Amino acid sequence: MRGTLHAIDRRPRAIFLMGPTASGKTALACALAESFPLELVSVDSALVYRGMDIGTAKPDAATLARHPHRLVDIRDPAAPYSAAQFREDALHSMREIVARGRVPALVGGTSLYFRALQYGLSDMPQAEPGLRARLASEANERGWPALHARLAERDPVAGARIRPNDTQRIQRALEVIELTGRAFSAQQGGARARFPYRILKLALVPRDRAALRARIAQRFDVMLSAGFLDEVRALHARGDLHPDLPALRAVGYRQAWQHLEGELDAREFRQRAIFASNQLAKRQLTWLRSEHDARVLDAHDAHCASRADDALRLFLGRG
RNA sequence: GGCCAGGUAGCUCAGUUGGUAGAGCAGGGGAUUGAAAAUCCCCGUGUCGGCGGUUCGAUUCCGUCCCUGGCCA
Repeated sequence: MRGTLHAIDRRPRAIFLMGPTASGKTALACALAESFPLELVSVDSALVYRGMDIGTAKPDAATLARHPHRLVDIRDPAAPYSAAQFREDALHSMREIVARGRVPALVGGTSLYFRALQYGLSDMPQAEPGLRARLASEANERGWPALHARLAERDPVAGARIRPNDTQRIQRALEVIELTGRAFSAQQGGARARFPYRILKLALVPRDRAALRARIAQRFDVMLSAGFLDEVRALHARGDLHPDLPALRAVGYRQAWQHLEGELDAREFRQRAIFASNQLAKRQLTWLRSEHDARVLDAHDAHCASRADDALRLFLGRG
Protein backbone atom coordinates (compact mmCIF):
# COMPACT_ATOMS: atom_id res chain seq x y z
CA MET A 1 0.00 0.00 0.00
CA ARG A 2 1.96 2.91 1.36
CA GLY A 3 4.78 3.91 -0.91
CA THR A 4 4.09 1.25 -3.48
CA LEU A 5 2.78 1.67 -6.94
CA HIS A 6 -0.18 -0.34 -7.83
CA ALA A 7 -1.76 -0.71 -11.22
CA ILE A 8 -5.04 1.02 -11.78
CA ASP A 9 -7.84 -1.47 -11.83
CA ARG A 10 -9.56 -0.80 -15.09
CA ARG A 11 -12.13 -3.53 -14.79
CA PRO A 12 -15.71 -2.32 -14.87
CA ARG A 13 -17.51 -2.22 -11.55
CA ALA A 14 -20.29 -4.52 -10.46
CA ILE A 15 -22.32 -4.95 -7.31
CA PHE A 16 -23.17 -8.22 -5.59
CA LEU A 17 -26.11 -8.06 -3.21
CA MET A 18 -26.47 -11.35 -1.37
CA GLY A 19 -28.79 -12.44 1.40
CA PRO A 20 -31.05 -15.21 2.60
CA THR A 21 -34.67 -15.54 1.64
CA ALA A 22 -36.96 -12.91 3.14
CA SER A 23 -34.09 -10.60 4.07
CA GLY A 24 -35.30 -7.72 1.91
CA LYS A 25 -32.87 -7.99 -1.02
CA THR A 26 -35.34 -6.97 -3.69
CA ALA A 27 -36.53 -3.89 -1.83
CA LEU A 28 -32.98 -2.77 -1.14
CA ALA A 29 -31.88 -3.39 -4.72
CA CYS A 30 -34.77 -1.38 -6.09
CA ALA A 31 -34.09 1.44 -3.68
CA LEU A 32 -30.44 1.56 -4.73
CA ALA A 33 -31.44 1.47 -8.38
CA GLU A 34 -33.31 4.72 -7.77
CA SER A 35 -30.12 6.53 -6.80
CA PHE A 36 -27.45 4.83 -8.88
CA PRO A 37 -27.17 3.82 -12.55
CA LEU A 38 -27.74 0.16 -11.80
CA GLU A 39 -29.29 -2.62 -13.82
CA LEU A 40 -30.40 -5.63 -11.89
CA VAL A 41 -29.51 -9.24 -12.58
CA SER A 42 -31.27 -11.91 -10.55
CA VAL A 43 -29.10 -14.59 -8.98
CA ASP A 44 -31.79 -17.03 -8.06
CA SER A 45 -32.33 -20.60 -9.14
CA ALA A 46 -36.11 -20.41 -8.72
CA LEU A 47 -36.91 -17.00 -10.18
CA VAL A 48 -35.79 -18.26 -13.57
CA TYR A 49 -38.99 -20.28 -13.93
CA ARG A 50 -42.05 -18.86 -15.62
CA GLY A 51 -45.37 -19.40 -13.89
CA MET A 52 -43.70 -19.67 -10.50
CA ASP A 53 -44.31 -16.22 -9.13
CA ILE A 54 -46.09 -16.21 -5.81
CA GLY A 55 -44.22 -19.05 -4.13
CA THR A 56 -40.83 -17.75 -5.19
CA ALA A 57 -41.60 -14.23 -3.93
CA LYS A 58 -40.79 -12.98 -7.40
CA PRO A 59 -40.95 -9.18 -7.64
CA ASP A 60 -44.39 -8.21 -8.89
CA ALA A 61 -45.15 -6.86 -12.35
CA ALA A 62 -45.07 -3.23 -11.28
CA THR A 63 -41.69 -3.66 -9.64
CA LEU A 64 -40.31 -5.52 -12.63
CA ALA A 65 -41.62 -2.83 -14.94
CA ARG A 66 -39.86 -0.11 -13.01
CA HIS A 67 -36.77 -2.15 -12.22
CA PRO A 68 -36.29 -4.86 -14.83
CA HIS A 69 -34.48 -7.93 -13.48
CA ARG A 70 -32.53 -9.99 -15.93
CA LEU A 71 -32.60 -13.78 -15.67
CA VAL A 72 -36.14 -13.88 -14.34
CA ASP A 73 -38.74 -15.92 -16.25
CA ILE A 74 -36.24 -17.38 -18.68
CA ARG A 75 -37.15 -21.04 -18.30
CA ASP A 76 -40.17 -23.26 -18.45
CA PRO A 77 -40.50 -25.30 -15.24
CA ALA A 78 -40.03 -28.47 -17.27
CA ALA A 79 -36.56 -27.35 -18.38
CA PRO A 80 -33.82 -27.58 -15.77
CA TYR A 81 -31.46 -24.66 -15.34
CA SER A 82 -27.93 -24.91 -14.00
CA ALA A 83 -25.10 -23.03 -12.36
CA ALA A 84 -23.07 -23.22 -15.55
CA GLN A 85 -25.89 -21.84 -17.65
CA PHE A 86 -26.36 -19.11 -15.09
CA ARG A 87 -22.71 -18.12 -15.29
CA GLU A 88 -22.91 -17.82 -19.03
CA ASP A 89 -26.18 -15.87 -18.94
CA ALA A 90 -24.98 -13.58 -16.17
CA LEU A 91 -21.69 -12.75 -17.88
CA HIS A 92 -23.59 -12.00 -21.05
CA SER A 93 -26.01 -9.71 -19.20
CA MET A 94 -23.17 -7.97 -17.43
CA ARG A 95 -21.39 -7.23 -20.69
CA GLU A 96 -24.55 -5.73 -22.12
CA ILE A 97 -25.15 -3.59 -19.09
CA VAL A 98 -21.62 -2.27 -19.07
CA ALA A 99 -21.83 -1.57 -22.79
CA ARG A 100 -24.78 0.65 -22.02
CA GLY A 101 -22.71 2.56 -19.54
CA ARG A 102 -24.46 1.19 -16.50
CA VAL A 103 -23.44 -0.89 -13.52
CA PRO A 104 -24.59 -4.48 -13.17
CA ALA A 105 -26.07 -5.29 -9.76
CA LEU A 106 -26.36 -9.01 -9.13
CA VAL A 107 -29.03 -9.65 -6.56
CA GLY A 108 -30.07 -12.95 -5.09
CA GLY A 109 -29.71 -15.78 -2.66
CA THR A 110 -28.25 -18.62 -4.69
CA SER A 111 -24.70 -18.72 -3.42
CA LEU A 112 -23.55 -21.44 -5.74
CA TYR A 113 -24.45 -19.19 -8.65
CA PHE A 114 -22.52 -16.29 -7.18
CA ARG A 115 -19.55 -18.56 -6.69
CA ALA A 116 -19.78 -20.05 -10.16
CA LEU A 117 -19.97 -16.57 -11.60
CA GLN A 118 -17.03 -15.11 -9.74
CA TYR A 119 -14.68 -18.08 -9.65
CA GLY A 120 -15.85 -20.09 -12.61
CA LEU A 121 -16.53 -23.77 -12.95
CA SER A 122 -14.16 -26.48 -14.03
CA ASP A 123 -14.32 -27.56 -17.60
CA MET A 124 -16.61 -30.53 -17.39
CA PRO A 125 -19.46 -31.86 -19.48
CA GLN A 126 -22.94 -30.68 -18.74
CA ALA A 127 -25.71 -32.90 -17.47
CA GLU A 128 -26.90 -35.59 -19.80
CA PRO A 129 -30.48 -36.57 -18.97
CA GLY A 130 -30.30 -39.96 -20.67
CA LEU A 131 -27.24 -40.99 -18.73
CA ARG A 132 -28.73 -39.71 -15.48
CA ALA A 133 -31.86 -41.73 -16.09
CA ARG A 134 -29.77 -44.81 -16.72
CA LEU A 135 -27.81 -44.29 -13.50
CA ALA A 136 -31.02 -43.71 -11.57
CA SER A 137 -32.63 -46.89 -12.80
CA GLU A 138 -29.46 -48.79 -12.05
CA ALA A 139 -29.57 -47.37 -8.52
CA ASN A 140 -33.15 -48.51 -8.32
CA GLU A 141 -32.21 -52.07 -9.12
CA ARG A 142 -28.87 -52.47 -7.38
CA GLY A 143 -29.05 -49.74 -4.77
CA TRP A 144 -26.96 -46.62 -4.36
CA PRO A 145 -24.29 -48.40 -2.29
CA ALA A 146 -23.38 -50.32 -5.43
CA LEU A 147 -22.96 -47.10 -7.39
CA HIS A 148 -20.96 -45.53 -4.59
CA ALA A 149 -18.73 -48.58 -4.60
CA ARG A 150 -18.19 -48.18 -8.32
CA LEU A 151 -17.35 -44.52 -7.84
CA ALA A 152 -14.84 -45.41 -5.13
CA GLU A 153 -13.23 -47.88 -7.48
CA ARG A 154 -13.07 -45.62 -10.51
CA ASP A 155 -12.21 -42.46 -8.57
CA PRO A 156 -10.99 -43.17 -5.03
CA VAL A 157 -10.63 -39.50 -4.19
CA ALA A 158 -14.21 -38.70 -5.10
CA GLY A 159 -15.35 -41.94 -3.50
CA ALA A 160 -13.83 -40.86 -0.22
CA ARG A 161 -15.07 -37.32 -0.45
CA ILE A 162 -18.65 -38.01 -1.50
CA ARG A 163 -20.80 -39.63 1.18
CA PRO A 164 -22.51 -42.93 0.35
CA ASN A 165 -25.89 -41.29 0.95
CA ASP A 166 -25.24 -38.29 -1.23
CA THR A 167 -26.93 -39.82 -4.24
CA GLN A 168 -27.01 -36.64 -6.22
CA ARG A 169 -23.26 -36.15 -6.12
CA ILE A 170 -22.59 -39.84 -6.73
CA GLN A 171 -24.72 -39.61 -9.82
CA ARG A 172 -22.99 -36.49 -11.10
CA ALA A 173 -19.51 -37.88 -10.48
CA LEU A 174 -20.32 -41.11 -12.30
CA GLU A 175 -21.85 -39.11 -15.11
CA VAL A 176 -18.66 -37.09 -15.60
CA ILE A 177 -16.51 -40.20 -15.37
CA GLU A 178 -18.54 -41.99 -18.02
CA LEU A 179 -18.65 -38.99 -20.30
CA THR A 180 -14.95 -38.18 -20.09
CA GLY A 181 -13.32 -41.46 -19.18
CA ARG A 182 -11.39 -39.58 -16.52
CA ALA A 183 -11.67 -39.25 -12.76
CA PHE A 184 -14.19 -36.68 -11.60
CA SER A 185 -11.96 -35.40 -8.82
CA ALA A 186 -9.09 -34.82 -11.25
CA GLN A 187 -11.22 -32.42 -13.24
CA GLN A 188 -12.32 -30.25 -10.34
CA GLY A 189 -10.34 -27.21 -9.26
CA GLY A 190 -7.51 -26.03 -11.43
CA ALA A 191 -6.64 -22.59 -12.69
CA ARG A 192 -9.38 -20.07 -12.77
CA ALA A 193 -9.40 -16.86 -14.73
CA ARG A 194 -9.54 -13.57 -12.92
CA PHE A 195 -13.07 -12.25 -12.69
CA PRO A 196 -13.35 -9.40 -15.20
CA TYR A 197 -15.19 -7.05 -12.82
CA ARG A 198 -14.34 -5.10 -9.71
CA ILE A 199 -17.00 -6.00 -7.26
CA LEU A 200 -18.56 -4.52 -4.19
CA LYS A 201 -20.12 -7.35 -2.20
CA LEU A 202 -22.92 -6.55 0.15
CA ALA A 203 -24.33 -9.28 2.38
CA LEU A 204 -27.75 -8.60 3.86
CA VAL A 205 -27.78 -10.61 7.05
CA PRO A 206 -30.71 -10.54 9.48
CA ARG A 207 -29.33 -10.17 12.99
CA ASP A 208 -32.13 -12.07 14.65
CA ARG A 209 -32.87 -15.55 13.39
CA ALA A 210 -36.14 -15.85 15.26
CA ALA A 211 -37.33 -12.63 13.65
CA LEU A 212 -36.35 -13.97 10.25
CA ARG A 213 -38.37 -17.11 10.90
CA ALA A 214 -41.35 -15.03 11.95
CA ARG A 215 -41.06 -13.03 8.79
CA ILE A 216 -40.85 -16.17 6.69
CA ALA A 217 -44.02 -17.58 8.26
CA GLN A 218 -45.85 -14.32 7.84
CA ARG A 219 -44.76 -14.03 4.24
CA PHE A 220 -45.91 -17.57 3.54
CA ASP A 221 -49.39 -16.79 4.80
CA VAL A 222 -49.47 -13.77 2.53
CA MET A 223 -48.50 -16.06 -0.35
CA LEU A 224 -51.33 -18.40 0.52
CA SER A 225 -53.89 -15.64 0.51
CA ALA A 226 -52.44 -14.32 -2.73
CA GLY A 227 -53.33 -17.60 -4.43
CA PHE A 228 -50.18 -19.65 -4.14
CA LEU A 229 -52.12 -22.90 -4.26
CA ASP A 230 -53.93 -21.85 -7.43
CA GLU A 231 -50.58 -21.16 -8.99
CA VAL A 232 -49.38 -24.65 -8.15
CA ARG A 233 -52.71 -26.14 -9.27
CA ALA A 234 -52.12 -24.61 -12.67
CA LEU A 235 -48.69 -26.22 -12.87
CA HIS A 236 -50.15 -29.50 -11.66
CA ALA A 237 -52.91 -29.34 -14.26
CA ARG A 238 -50.42 -29.15 -17.11
CA GLY A 239 -49.83 -32.83 -16.72
CA ASP A 240 -46.27 -32.81 -18.06
CA LEU A 241 -44.59 -31.75 -14.81
CA HIS A 242 -43.49 -34.03 -12.02
CA PRO A 243 -42.10 -33.53 -8.54
CA ASP A 244 -38.57 -34.64 -9.43
CA LEU A 245 -38.05 -31.63 -11.65
CA PRO A 246 -35.67 -29.07 -10.12
CA ALA A 247 -38.34 -26.40 -10.45
CA LEU A 248 -40.84 -28.40 -8.42
CA ARG A 249 -38.35 -29.23 -5.72
CA ALA A 250 -38.30 -25.57 -4.83
CA VAL A 251 -39.28 -24.63 -1.32
CA GLY A 252 -43.04 -24.43 -0.97
CA TYR A 253 -43.76 -25.95 -4.38
CA ARG A 254 -42.68 -29.40 -3.35
CA GLN A 255 -44.97 -29.30 -0.30
CA ALA A 256 -47.83 -27.74 -2.27
CA TRP A 257 -47.53 -30.51 -4.83
CA GLN A 258 -47.73 -33.12 -2.08
CA HIS A 259 -50.78 -31.35 -0.70
CA LEU A 260 -52.49 -31.38 -4.08
CA GLU A 261 -51.70 -35.08 -4.42
CA GLY A 262 -53.34 -35.67 -1.07
CA GLU A 263 -50.14 -36.62 0.73
CA LEU A 264 -50.27 -33.68 3.14
CA ASP A 265 -53.25 -31.98 4.71
CA ALA A 266 -53.49 -28.20 4.63
CA ARG A 267 -51.97 -27.73 8.05
CA GLU A 268 -49.02 -29.99 7.40
CA PHE A 269 -48.45 -28.42 4.02
CA ARG A 270 -48.18 -24.95 5.54
CA GLN A 271 -46.04 -26.15 8.40
CA ARG A 272 -43.59 -28.05 6.23
CA ALA A 273 -43.33 -25.32 3.65
CA ILE A 274 -42.38 -22.86 6.36
CA PHE A 275 -39.87 -25.27 7.89
CA ALA A 276 -38.30 -25.80 4.48
CA SER A 277 -38.00 -22.06 4.07
CA ASN A 278 -36.36 -21.65 7.47
CA GLN A 279 -33.90 -24.38 6.58
CA LEU A 280 -33.13 -22.75 3.27
CA ALA A 281 -32.38 -19.47 5.04
CA LYS A 282 -30.06 -21.29 7.41
CA ARG A 283 -28.10 -22.86 4.56
CA GLN A 284 -27.90 -19.52 2.81
CA LEU A 285 -26.48 -17.97 5.96
CA THR A 286 -23.87 -20.71 6.16
CA TRP A 287 -22.71 -19.76 2.67
CA LEU A 288 -22.65 -16.08 3.56
CA ARG A 289 -20.37 -16.65 6.53
CA SER A 290 -17.65 -17.74 4.15
CA GLU A 291 -17.89 -14.52 2.12
CA HIS A 292 -15.06 -12.83 3.92
CA ASP A 293 -14.78 -9.99 1.46
CA ALA A 294 -18.42 -9.02 1.78
CA ARG A 295 -19.59 -5.94 3.58
CA VAL A 296 -22.20 -7.20 6.02
CA LEU A 297 -25.35 -5.16 6.48
CA ASP A 298 -27.82 -5.96 9.22
CA ALA A 299 -31.12 -6.46 7.49
CA HIS A 300 -32.97 -5.36 10.61
CA ASP A 301 -31.03 -2.17 11.07
CA ALA A 302 -33.05 0.94 10.30
CA HIS A 303 -29.96 2.47 8.74
CA CYS A 304 -29.31 -0.51 6.51
CA ALA A 305 -30.41 1.23 3.33
CA SER A 306 -28.36 4.34 3.96
CA ARG A 307 -25.31 2.24 4.81
CA ALA A 308 -25.71 0.48 1.49
CA ASP A 309 -26.13 3.84 -0.15
CA ASP A 310 -22.90 5.10 1.36
CA ALA A 311 -21.04 1.98 0.30
CA LEU A 312 -22.19 2.36 -3.28
CA ARG A 313 -21.39 6.05 -3.37
CA LEU A 314 -17.84 5.28 -2.30
CA PHE A 315 -17.43 2.35 -4.64
CA LEU A 316 -18.87 4.07 -7.68
CA GLY A 317 -16.95 7.21 -6.92
CA ARG A 318 -19.63 9.76 -7.40
CA GLY A 319 -22.61 11.24 -5.62
C1' G B 1 -68.98 -35.11 41.09
C1' G B 2 -67.74 -40.58 39.47
C1' C B 3 -64.97 -43.82 36.21
C1' C B 4 -61.11 -44.46 32.54
C1' A B 5 -56.70 -42.84 29.91
C1' G B 6 -52.76 -39.60 29.92
C1' G B 7 -49.05 -35.82 32.03
C1' U B 8 -41.17 -37.63 29.86
C1' A B 9 -36.53 -32.50 25.16
C1' G B 10 -39.73 -26.52 21.83
C1' C B 11 -43.70 -30.40 19.47
C1' U B 12 -45.46 -35.75 18.84
C1' C B 13 -44.29 -39.80 21.51
C1' A B 14 -41.12 -44.38 23.08
C1' G B 15 -38.79 -46.31 27.43
C1' U B 16 -36.77 -47.67 32.23
C1' U B 17 -39.13 -55.98 35.29
C1' G B 18 -36.40 -49.49 40.56
C1' G B 19 -29.66 -47.87 39.27
C1' U B 20 -31.75 -40.23 37.01
C1' A B 21 -33.82 -41.59 29.64
C1' G B 22 -34.19 -41.79 23.60
C1' A B 23 -36.50 -41.49 18.52
C1' G B 24 -38.96 -38.51 14.76
C1' C B 25 -40.00 -33.51 13.82
C1' A B 26 -38.39 -28.55 15.03
C1' G B 27 -33.89 -25.92 16.10
C1' G B 28 -28.27 -25.13 15.74
C1' G B 29 -23.41 -25.90 13.16
C1' G B 30 -20.98 -27.54 8.67
C1' A B 31 -20.12 -29.21 3.54
C1' U B 32 -21.25 -27.39 -1.16
C1' U B 33 -18.03 -27.19 -9.12
C1' G B 34 -23.65 -28.15 -14.82
C1' A B 35 -30.49 -30.33 -10.02
C1' A B 36 -28.19 -25.87 -5.44
C1' A B 37 -35.02 -23.09 -3.03
C1' A B 38 -31.03 -29.32 -4.51
C1' U B 39 -28.19 -33.05 -1.90
C1' C B 40 -25.48 -34.62 2.29
C1' C B 41 -22.76 -34.73 7.33
C1' C B 42 -22.56 -33.58 12.71
C1' C B 43 -25.13 -31.85 17.40
C1' G B 44 -30.24 -34.43 22.43
C1' U B 45 -29.44 -32.89 30.73
C1' G B 46 -34.63 -32.77 30.19
C1' U B 47 -37.05 -30.32 38.32
C1' C B 48 -39.39 -37.81 33.35
C1' G B 49 -46.63 -32.72 36.48
C1' G B 50 -46.25 -31.11 42.31
C1' C B 51 -45.68 -32.92 47.28
C1' G B 52 -45.09 -36.93 50.50
C1' G B 53 -44.02 -42.36 51.44
C1' U B 54 -41.39 -47.22 50.68
C1' U B 55 -36.15 -48.07 49.26
C1' C B 56 -29.11 -47.90 49.72
C1' G B 57 -31.38 -45.57 45.40
C1' A B 58 -37.85 -43.47 42.54
C1' U B 59 -38.91 -40.80 36.37
C1' U B 60 -40.24 -46.12 37.31
C1' C B 61 -43.75 -48.82 43.10
C1' C B 62 -47.56 -46.65 46.78
C1' G B 63 -50.51 -42.37 48.57
C1' U B 64 -52.24 -37.66 47.65
C1' C B 65 -52.96 -33.20 45.03
C1' C B 66 -52.97 -30.44 40.36
C1' C B 67 -53.70 -30.37 34.99
C1' U B 68 -55.54 -32.39 30.09
C1' G B 69 -58.73 -35.60 27.15
C1' G B 70 -62.79 -39.19 26.87
C1' C B 71 -67.07 -41.59 28.89
C1' C B 72 -70.97 -41.44 32.71
C1' A B 73 -73.86 -38.29 35.76
